[in-house]
Amino acid sequence: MERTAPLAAIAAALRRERERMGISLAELARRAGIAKSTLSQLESGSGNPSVETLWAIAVVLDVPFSRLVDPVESPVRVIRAGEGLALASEHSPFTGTLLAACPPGARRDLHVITAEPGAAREAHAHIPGTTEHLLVTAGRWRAGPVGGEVELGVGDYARFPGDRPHTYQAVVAGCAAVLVMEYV
Amino acid sequence: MERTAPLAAIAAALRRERERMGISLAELARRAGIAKSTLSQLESGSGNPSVETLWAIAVVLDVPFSRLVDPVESPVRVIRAGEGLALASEHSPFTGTLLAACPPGARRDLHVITAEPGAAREAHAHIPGTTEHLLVTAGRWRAGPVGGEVELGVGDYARFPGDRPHTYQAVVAGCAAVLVMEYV
DNA sequence: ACTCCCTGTTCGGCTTGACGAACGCTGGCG
DNA sequence: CGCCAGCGTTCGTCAAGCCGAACAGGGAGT
Repeated sequence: MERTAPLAAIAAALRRERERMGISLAELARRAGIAKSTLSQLESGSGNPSVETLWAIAVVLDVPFSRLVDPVESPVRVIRAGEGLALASEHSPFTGTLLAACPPGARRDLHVITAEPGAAREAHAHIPGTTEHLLVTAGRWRAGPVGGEVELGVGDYARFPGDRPHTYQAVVAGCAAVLVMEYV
Repeated sequence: MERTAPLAAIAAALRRERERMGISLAELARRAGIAKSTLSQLESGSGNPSVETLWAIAVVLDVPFSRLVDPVESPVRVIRAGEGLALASEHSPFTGTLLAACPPGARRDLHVITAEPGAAREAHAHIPGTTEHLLVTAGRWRAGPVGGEVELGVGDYARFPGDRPHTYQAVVAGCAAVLVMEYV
């Protein structure tokens, strides 16, 4: 259990999450309905925010409360040999395939996305170190980094860097996919 | 997403955790180094505590901060296809739905699994803190913790604790799903 | 150059939370 | 019964958080 001073952790988390969203301090304060002076003091580590204040910020940042208060501990994890990964079906009609093991310290947010044919969605580059995973659940997609797009059918999986410009495009109607955003 | 007023949740969590520990309000206030009047107002729901105050209480109660602020969500969470707040982008035919934000320090391994009707796959409990996310891509599944299984169709999403016995079962032929194993 | 807008930071004020001291209450014990 | 100890609540007082304004710095456009 981490029992360090929470104020510094909050300050760091606040700035980290805000920059992840790519908005300014003033903009975040505006959306959260708090004075930017308050937010400035919080990010500078001086200050002892109230729950309401933090909550308003968490809502705008669209992160659970705990991500702001619980410090990100660098997880030193040990996976013993033979653990888990090769999930072959023993004596049941199951198969398991590991697509991508999670690198240490990474965060993966799960989304489902849908799209209809039309203009491609141009996603600008996210923060460095971002990786995107796409697993198509319906339709056909054409996605990937600009210049290196691939076409994917149902069940296909692709991963590509998210810190460079990339696109998503529906080839047929009714496209859906699981999108995993991985941050370092 | 839980976006309810946090004060009531905090009030309830405080009282719950305190009674779990079996100490009185005055005793908790004494150990935490805060005035019992403050604690009284907090447990009554009136008040907007500062982080330092809550932190002191959390330390004494020996619970992570998030347990006080994040309301206890039902262990099995289901988001049906099309449900959830979809963030539609303005001028493109895209929607994105955040299924589960990644808690700090967690690792998420991505799998695809397939199954055919037959005996349910009985998965024994994984290490404590494990959470499983399931998003059905084909067929119909019946999965979840033993005694709390839910039936899921294409596009449905469910999360449930993986550190308790749970099952996966294919209801129809040709079942497939994305399985995300989340470790703390 | 100037202007405009936005960034993030420092100041007075006003509101509000935290404190300590009372309060009423209950239960144990002589 | 009286007495005391502990409980949880409700008051005033003081400090601290929050706010708004005013501040300096940085680009972009004229």
